[in-house]
Amino acid sequence: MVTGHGVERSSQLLKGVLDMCLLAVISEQPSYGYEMVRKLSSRGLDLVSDGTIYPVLSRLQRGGLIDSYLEPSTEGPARKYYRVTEAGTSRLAEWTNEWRTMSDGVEAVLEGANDDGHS
Amino acid sequence: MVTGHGVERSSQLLKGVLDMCLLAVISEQPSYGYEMVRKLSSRGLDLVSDGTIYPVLSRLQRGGLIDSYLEPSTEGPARKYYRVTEAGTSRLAEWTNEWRTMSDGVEAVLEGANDDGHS
DNA sequence: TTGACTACCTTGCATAGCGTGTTAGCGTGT
DNA sequence: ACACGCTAACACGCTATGCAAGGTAGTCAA
Repeated sequence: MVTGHGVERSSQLLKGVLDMCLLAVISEQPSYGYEMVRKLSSRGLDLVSDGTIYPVLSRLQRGGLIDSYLEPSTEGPARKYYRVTEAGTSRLAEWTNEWRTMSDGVEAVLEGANDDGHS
Repeated sequence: MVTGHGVERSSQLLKGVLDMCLLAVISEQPSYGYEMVRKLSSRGLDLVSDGTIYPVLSRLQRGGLIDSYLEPSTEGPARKYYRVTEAGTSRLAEWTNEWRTMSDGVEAVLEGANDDGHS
């Protein structure tokens, strides 16, 4: 598109953070994809489509950071619960550190822009 | 690489934030590409290559958020300084808000993971 | 049986950062 | 003079990743 920013801003901001967030949600308590989407959006992280997270979950599992098991449900098809592995726990800690470092850097840049002199 | 992520984490985290950061840097004080890279990395945002930011600057300029002018230099070729426009200033404010909202959401998710019990 | 809801997964697409390489102005050492 | 190195901007192909849309399938109620 010539005119547009194309995708919404929030989508762009999610990039590179989604996998960490999913890992965090799972780490809090084992969960399944369909539920994670709702959990995230209830915390202000809007995912329009659930299709987005399944590839991420596969990637996390392939990387040995999470682990899955099926659980039958009376409300529909079996739920595929994901549970964090030990590797996942420590990876989450690393990612969290990197995220905070970056986040602080961004804040520093942002504040420099507002607060010219930075007394 | 064990997992085969390929690109470094910090790069991924930068996605969707770089343009905002550049806008913030320019907003603080008119600057040119070569210098911005150093400014950002001095604040903890590591850009490996300067080649990354030029497309972003073009995009920002095309969007009318910044404005450029050439300034001769005794140290090399002319510098292309960028300066923020009014549209850019208000856009930066919007982006900053969206960034903080997202950032808070991520923090909420992250804290939920650390603080397991917390019903 | 149909329809609604739950739930998972696949595929094609667009965005955007990475790495590398190119062009070019300027100063210095030989 | 000329090669070299630094400053500076920019183009190009690659890849990662999120989005949208669609498909499969199980359960329950009308």
